[in-house]
Amino acid sequence: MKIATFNINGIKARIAALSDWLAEAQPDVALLQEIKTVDEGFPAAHFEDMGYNVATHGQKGFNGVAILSKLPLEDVTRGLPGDEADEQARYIEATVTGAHAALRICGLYLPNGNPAPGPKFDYKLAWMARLRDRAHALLQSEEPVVMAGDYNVIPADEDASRPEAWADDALARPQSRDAFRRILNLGFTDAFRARTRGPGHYTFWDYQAGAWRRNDGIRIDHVLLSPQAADLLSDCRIDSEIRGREKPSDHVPVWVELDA
DNA sequence: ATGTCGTAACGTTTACGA
Repeated sequence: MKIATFNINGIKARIAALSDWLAEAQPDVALLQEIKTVDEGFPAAHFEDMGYNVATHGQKGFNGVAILSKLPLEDVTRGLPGDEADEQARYIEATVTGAHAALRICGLYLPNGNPAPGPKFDYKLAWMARLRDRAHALLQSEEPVVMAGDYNVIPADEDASRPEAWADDALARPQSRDAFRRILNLGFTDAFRARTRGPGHYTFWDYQAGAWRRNDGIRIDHVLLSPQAADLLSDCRIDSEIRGREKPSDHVPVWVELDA
């Protein structure tokens, strides 16, 4: 089963680029972030025509996540538990059953957190604590778990082209890295790092200042696997090439192949 | 030093978030 995460930065502006990539990459499941629309504004019928089941958790203008799946989506839940007052649409879960295993799949758009310090950074850290709690709870289940999305965390200096430029940023601050590490320490595997070592592997390049042309990128989109899911991992790659196409998102897809 | 997008709205331009 091929499972991808892709921050599309607005579905209205990305229908063509997303559809082209889906047709080529043929993921079984695509977790989308920053759909930037309410549920009714998401072109579900278009993706159903491409063979996908669609589940969305949107809001007006900002944020918003979705799951596209060639296999049926079961037990869909929306929103990250732990704060009834949180109205930002950043989290969705569903179960997808393959030939050999049923996977609990979580799509997430973690808060950016800038400027830091400040209330937005506090919200990011609180959200990460809730995500850790959810990850811990999911580990108690019998199912393999995939938690993938835009984590807005640069895990280590080697995950940035210019780490010094990000040192004080909410994406790379020690508190953000520690919170990410605390989730990994529950027993999750960073799928990309399980297969590829070293610098120079990025998932985001800013639109500004020719970042793509200069390969001035950061690795902030991640696929985390529970131990049962990590046992199924056969490949993990970043589709960086599509960043150079017409009307690209500022992020590119990351995908895993699981023997599920 | 700056460089860009996408979305919404009291819209032909500005504000915000990233």
